[in-house]
Amino acid sequence: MIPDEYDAGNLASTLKRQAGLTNEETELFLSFLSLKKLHKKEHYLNAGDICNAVAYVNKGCLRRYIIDEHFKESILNFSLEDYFVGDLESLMLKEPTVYFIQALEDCELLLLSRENLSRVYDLIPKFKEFHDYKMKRNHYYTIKRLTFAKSATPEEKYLLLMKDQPQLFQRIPMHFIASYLGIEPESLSRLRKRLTIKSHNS
Amino acid sequence: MIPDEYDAGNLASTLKRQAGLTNEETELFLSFLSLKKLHKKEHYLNAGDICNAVAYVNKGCLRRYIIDEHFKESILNFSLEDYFVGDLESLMLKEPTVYFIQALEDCELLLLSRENLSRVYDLIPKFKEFHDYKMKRNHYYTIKRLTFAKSATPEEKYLLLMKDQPQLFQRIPMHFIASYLGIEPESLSRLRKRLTIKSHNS
DNA sequence: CGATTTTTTGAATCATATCAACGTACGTGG
DNA sequence: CCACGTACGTTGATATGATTCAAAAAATCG
Repeated sequence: MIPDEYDAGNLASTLKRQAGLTNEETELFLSFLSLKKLHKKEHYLNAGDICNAVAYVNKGCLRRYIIDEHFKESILNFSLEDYFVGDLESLMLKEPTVYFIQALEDCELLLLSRENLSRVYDLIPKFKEFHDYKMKRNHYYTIKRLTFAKSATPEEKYLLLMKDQPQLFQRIPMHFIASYLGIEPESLSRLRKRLTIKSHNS
Repeated sequence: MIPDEYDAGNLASTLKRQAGLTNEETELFLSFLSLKKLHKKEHYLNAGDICNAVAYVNKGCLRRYIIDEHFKESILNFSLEDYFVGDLESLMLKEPTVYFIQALEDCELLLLSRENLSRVYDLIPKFKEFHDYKMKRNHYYTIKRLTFAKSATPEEKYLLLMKDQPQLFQRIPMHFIASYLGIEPESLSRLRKRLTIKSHNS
């Protein structure tokens, strides 16, 4: 399955390979980026903030979550190296976001601010085309994933996550996975036990 | 809450009011539409089809659903008069859709084909602007709604639907509502009973 | 090493699913 | 226009799966 948000290879190489930028354009693009480091548990975005940049995950792992009416967290997705994070709705419309985005490890993000994004749009039309396409794709993908979440059991969701982002399971505590699946950590523990028994028997 | 898909008032009046079209532009726009009638239970779209038009619901009520791995239907949303239905992903990318869209009553749809949509885009730039904005809004709304679905209880989803589309409850069988909520008809029956008791006590 | 966090386990409880049966409404053809 | 058949909604009994609360075991970090 397609990664969450819109994806990119190593940023420079993706820009060349996928967006078809020249070396010069890629250099120009990179010159608009700034580096942001986050400590584990630090938030990149809080509900109520206005998101002012697109962030490329150069190193680390983050979670996006909401806090619902009953003050419970619900994780919507994880972002690993080579993903983009942020809230495009907030970025585009300059509205406060409803999401929290938190580092689950020490992270290195490459930021492209709203202003620089529009500069790059003007300077490198190929990038605008590429980015628009990626955003569209990403929207459709997000909808598909949430649609799947509606009809799938926790076990099915667990197995899909295993397939999509296996690295995750080596890097973050299980209770985050549970929150993503929409179940309690105790239930995930039991689900995992059932699955290992199943796989032993086969 | 915002209606599902992107919304419109009565089509002509919305085009004037919301998109700011002149009377002439509106006439021109309407000349690109064709009428499609559907009998109750007839499908407008089946999974595997390529969606070739944007459809405005002039009269009637439809449901969009998927069939999951276990051959179970799951309703994603209902569309009443003044909504648009179709699959934008399939329309834009000419890819087979994963959705079924079925008339729950006899329906009257106004179709704008892919070709006519792009003609109208060229002829009436104000419409393109309006439509792009609406599509963007609609994407964000769809994501919010699915996100809510993830953390809400069936009761919360029921009450929200009551608030958003109360007409629905007079027009379609309850088992469709149950499918939308992700529960069985029996459970919906019991949920409704609980709610009437609650409201009597207050 | 000790302290904290994470994972596992157990027992009781709760919500929904499932299966079966029944009553009701509806519309369709005779 | 009525009667019959199908579709719909409700109810009961039971099963299933997740939650909740409590506690212990295991892993991780400073």
